Amino acid sequence: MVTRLSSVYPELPPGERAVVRVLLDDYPFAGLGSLRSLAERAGVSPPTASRLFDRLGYDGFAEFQAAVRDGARDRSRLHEFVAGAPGFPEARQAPDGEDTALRSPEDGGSAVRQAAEELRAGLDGTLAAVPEPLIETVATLLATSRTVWALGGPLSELAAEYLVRQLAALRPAARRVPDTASARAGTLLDLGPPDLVVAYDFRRYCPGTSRFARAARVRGARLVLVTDAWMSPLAAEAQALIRLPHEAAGPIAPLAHEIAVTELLLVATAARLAPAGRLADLDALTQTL
Amino acid sequence: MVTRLSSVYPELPPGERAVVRVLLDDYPFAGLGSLRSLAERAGVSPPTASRLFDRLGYDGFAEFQAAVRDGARDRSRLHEFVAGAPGFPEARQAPDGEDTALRSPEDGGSAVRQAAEELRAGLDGTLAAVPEPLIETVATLLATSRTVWALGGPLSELAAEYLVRQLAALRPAARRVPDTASARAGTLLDLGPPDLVVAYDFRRYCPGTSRFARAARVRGARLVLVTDAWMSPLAAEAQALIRLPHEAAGPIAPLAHEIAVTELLLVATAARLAPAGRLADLDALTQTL
DNA sequence: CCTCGACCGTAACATTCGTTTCTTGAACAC
DNA sequence: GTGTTCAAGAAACGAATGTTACGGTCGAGG
Repeated sequence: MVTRLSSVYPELPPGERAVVRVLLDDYPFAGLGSLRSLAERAGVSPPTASRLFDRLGYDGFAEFQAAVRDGARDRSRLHEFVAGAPGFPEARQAPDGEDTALRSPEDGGSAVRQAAEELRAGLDGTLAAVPEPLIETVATLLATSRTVWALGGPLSELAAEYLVRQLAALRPAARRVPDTASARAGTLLDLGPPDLVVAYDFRRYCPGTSRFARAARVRGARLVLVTDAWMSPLAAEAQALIRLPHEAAGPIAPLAHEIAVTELLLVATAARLAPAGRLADLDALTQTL
Repeated sequence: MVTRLSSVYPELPPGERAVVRVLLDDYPFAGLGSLRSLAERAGVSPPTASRLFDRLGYDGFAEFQAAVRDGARDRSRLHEFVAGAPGFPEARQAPDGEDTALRSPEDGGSAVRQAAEELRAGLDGTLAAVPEPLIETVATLLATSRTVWALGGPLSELAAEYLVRQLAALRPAARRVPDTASARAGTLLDLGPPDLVVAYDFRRYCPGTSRFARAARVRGARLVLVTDAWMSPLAAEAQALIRLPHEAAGPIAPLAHEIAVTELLLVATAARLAPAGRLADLDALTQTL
């Protein structure tokens, strides 16, 4: 997009040049507002700006704006920011017609090193993005609920298992939700308001996770949801909702993120269940297990 | 902005929660379009979305949008100076706007923040400390061995299970070592030089892990060891040894570290088994699982 | 049972938007 | 000097926007 604008710049009338200048000067945000404000900043009339997008081949300003939005979205997802090139991150690319946004970012570094960096950045983001009060809320639920039931999809269930095993060292009645439908039905029978269901519900993975969580919710159980998106219809019913930013997903699957936040939950829960010293006890305990 | 939205989320009516969910799920771009498209994505009516911004204290959607735009602008500026921080810088700086309840100075909350910081630093250290050639070596073993057997202690077995599940999507013959002694004996019978054993052997946890690994080694199988110390007598016999510095251990147990390096191993293995495109296939596969 | 308050959608409103049409003005060729 | 061409603003129009007002619905409390 930036290269595109730069390359057509010379063959543009003066008025439209001014618009492109403003566009590049504050990219991509200048293109995300209204056409009128853009025209005003450029010192031209709205029709002049409109004609520019016409000439660029877009079918109206709306289409151009969508292209800018998607471009910015892709770039921020790929972490494609180029340090030291403010405003012109793509200026070093070959001046081909359309920018090739899908090229692998940051060449030179090997794939593994790159994956490690991505994973590290993702974990940083996750740990920073989960609000502390939310952790505290969930920890209270984990500490005070009658029975804690955990479940997850085919991969996330490992995080659920981890939670249950560690939680069992802190308090009684921490269980995995069974896998079979009949056993789940039996579990549901005894579920009630004092109980808590922790669902690692990653939309892409879960077939029956949502169903169980919803059924538990209907029966009055409280619900904590750990998910990578908020599209799930469960989101509206959850007492607490921990969102792992999906732009911070690891190279393969975000299980590392799930485990990391689970550890945070466990720390907070431990502090709640034992005001002093028990954390060390827990450590000693797990060491001798 | 993100923290602001996350923190007010719990005290919002269901409809406005849905809007916040969409907002955070595709931040900041979901907030840069029109209010109507935002409302449609959230499955609510425009007035409901409008009321949200009213409640947040903004004087209309336009003002909120301007705040989002400025926030995004600031963030992308920050990226040019803070290298390797594509995540959420605002989570560390003073809260935007008039964030009130989030800055609880010195109560139980800061313990969580401290634990998160500890965990983050530990993961950083782990990912930086594992040498890249070592990852490559292990990846080659994972890609070329006849059968891959994984095992671990009571907690680390979750990492072993994760490795097996993901590896099964990349190649055949990826198995867990059984738990019972008799089944392990049967497994040992067929083990030979073309096979590989991956042991997550944390000395503090393992009773039988070392024994199995040593027995497998005697029968000629190759051995990859993931451990937190170098004292293990197995260390000398392992083809590859990945050491997770235990001074970088998480607050409770270093499982997050094990999962993280496992993901790295998987990425490297995937690259080795499929020069092009198969990673995307794997992603698609795991999504439909 | 009723009432009250909340939450939310429908409908109507004024506003603002992007675009089209028309006109002006300047630059250039002959 | 005249005719042509192109850039660009003015005005006008229709579409879409954000907001307000009103009514309906559901659940809690008397």
